[in-house]
Amino acid sequence: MKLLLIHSDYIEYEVKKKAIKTPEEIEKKTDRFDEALTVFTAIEKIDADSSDQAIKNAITEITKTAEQLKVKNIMLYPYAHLSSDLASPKQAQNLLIELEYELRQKDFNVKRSPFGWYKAFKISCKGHPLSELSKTITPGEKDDESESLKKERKLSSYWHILNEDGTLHKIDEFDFKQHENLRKFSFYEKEKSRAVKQEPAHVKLMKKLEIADYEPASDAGNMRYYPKGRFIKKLLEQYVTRRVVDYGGLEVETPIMYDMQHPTLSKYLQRFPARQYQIESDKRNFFLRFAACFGQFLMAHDATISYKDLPLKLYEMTKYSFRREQSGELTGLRRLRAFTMPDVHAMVSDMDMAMDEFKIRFNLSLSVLQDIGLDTNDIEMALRTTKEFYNENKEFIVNLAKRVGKPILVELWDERIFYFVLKFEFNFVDKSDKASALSTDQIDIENGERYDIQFTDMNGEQKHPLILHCSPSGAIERVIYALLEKEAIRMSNGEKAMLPVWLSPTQIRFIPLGDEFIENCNAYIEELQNHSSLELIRADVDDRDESVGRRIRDAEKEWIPLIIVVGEKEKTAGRFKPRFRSSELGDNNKVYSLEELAGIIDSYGTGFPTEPLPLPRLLSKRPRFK
RNA sequence: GCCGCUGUGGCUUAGAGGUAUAGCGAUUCCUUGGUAAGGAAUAGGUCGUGGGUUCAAUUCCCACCAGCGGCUCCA
Repeated sequence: MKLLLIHSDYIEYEVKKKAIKTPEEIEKKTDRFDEALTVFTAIEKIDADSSDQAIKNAITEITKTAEQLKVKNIMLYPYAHLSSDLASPKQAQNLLIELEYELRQKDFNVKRSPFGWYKAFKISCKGHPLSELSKTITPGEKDDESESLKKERKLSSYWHILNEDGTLHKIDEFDFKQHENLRKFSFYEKEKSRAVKQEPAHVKLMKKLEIADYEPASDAGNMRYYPKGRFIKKLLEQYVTRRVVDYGGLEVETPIMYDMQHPTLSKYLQRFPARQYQIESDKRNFFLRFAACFGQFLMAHDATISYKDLPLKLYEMTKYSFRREQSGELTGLRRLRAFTMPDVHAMVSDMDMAMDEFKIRFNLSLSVLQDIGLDTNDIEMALRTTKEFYNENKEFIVNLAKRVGKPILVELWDERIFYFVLKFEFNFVDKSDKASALSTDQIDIENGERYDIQFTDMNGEQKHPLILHCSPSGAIERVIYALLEKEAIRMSNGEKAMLPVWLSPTQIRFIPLGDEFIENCNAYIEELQNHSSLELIRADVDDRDESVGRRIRDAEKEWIPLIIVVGEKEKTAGRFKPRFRSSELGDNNKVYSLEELAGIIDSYGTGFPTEPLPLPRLLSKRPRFK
């Protein structure tokens, strides 16, 4: 729906002749309204499809404006020329009548000019800034069904802590003494308000380290990534993809936008409305995907699948998934509107296979996070299921808790409300005590049927599979957020922050004491590479005309794991005394050969992807992005 | 999305109804240095955007945008 709102001294019209075959019957030929908000209105095709919502949203907009302007009089004026995608005249007329009725209910004085006529009109616009406004209304905001689902879920949801010894405690009776983060996480999940007021630590870091930043020219929640950020993101993407492929995931690529009218998808959208970006293209409406589900399910629907192919695992690193989160919910890299999400689905024949697969993916997720640098100390596990499922599979669930080696949060429902029966999440608790989900997996028992995905079983019968939805690491941006927040916490404890060596854009920095040593540094880098079993070791040279102290300080601020000053001494001896950022890496008082240094980098990099330096090797040739 | 706070050169910031302060960074020059800031000079600002009030607005008012906090949300 398109609206043109004009705050007018007066509006008057005179009906001339028919504009369509069967126009509305007219009571008055002319009419006039003083001190009125004139609402020129064009009803569009999409409004007709979900008219209730369109009306509701239009009322909200009109009411808001009328209240701002403090007007009580509203003239509804059909004006087809505002849109090129009109609803049928009949639909439009009905909607206008409804709109009129609803506005009356809100205590406005409403007049409506007749539909389907050419009319002469005079209007006097007040001309102040708010006096002319145009609005586009799209239907499909809040959906009552999902609203009630949510309420229902809250009412029938029970919170517990499951100890790794298998005992289940009510959340209020559990002793959180040794489990401070679990307490924070549980509180965050179950309660609402938080007392702490703190800016997210990672936002400052992501800018300072030239990883990512807000992009004012885009929509909120769409970030820019500087070379170092793109680099870190790229390595994480590669690593997670590699792990999923090793697990058996078949990597595919699917479109990022889908037709809103597609029969299967529109049903799915009904359940989760109003959280998508929408795109209008040539009179069709598309939404941007919020996960990889659609593409993979549609692909599976068209595939010929035998029970022998199961479990069938389809995988995509979605770049991007889009969710139009409420503006107030967006923060840094923690919650975005466009994000990179590994999404691997597994189609399985029955619940037994689903549970076996669930366990495998649970271990995969745990291992992926661990390798990235987030171990069980950094995460809190949540498990959500129905009471019935829990009681029938207690041992299975307790074993999961045992695997993480500490108590977990359990949410139990009286009845299944969502499309899944069982779900786990690994959550990260940040410096501000906020919790965010990273890895997750779910057993979905609805969508195999909804998407009509079929496999042929042993007896030659067609069956719908169960589907597991897993993101082994969670959104890549969120992984970076967690790594930065973790380091922020360490810094506040007086420790030095550092990224894992395999993720560090620069692993070794050489600081030559004079220009004459730059060549030596280059030679050292080559030699390091020759000693290394890795495809690439990332070393650079700070050749800037700055003092040594200054260059060391800058390297430290960049969190570079190894810093090596090169002068006459090193040139002669061929041995080095690096500054190790962490004592785990090496001893600051010892002298190392290049071979030994290469060995250190190797020990942290083996099994991980490598990529070249994201910036020129010489610091003097690097721009500053921040 | 709602409520509240904030918005000054690339960054951090001072300030006030009469077009603005400093540090860092950048540039140039000096310094050629041994493990967390060597020195000097120069350039750089539509004071978030659009309106309004006023002789005059970056400062006051309104709207919008963005960030932050809280609510909500997190399929």
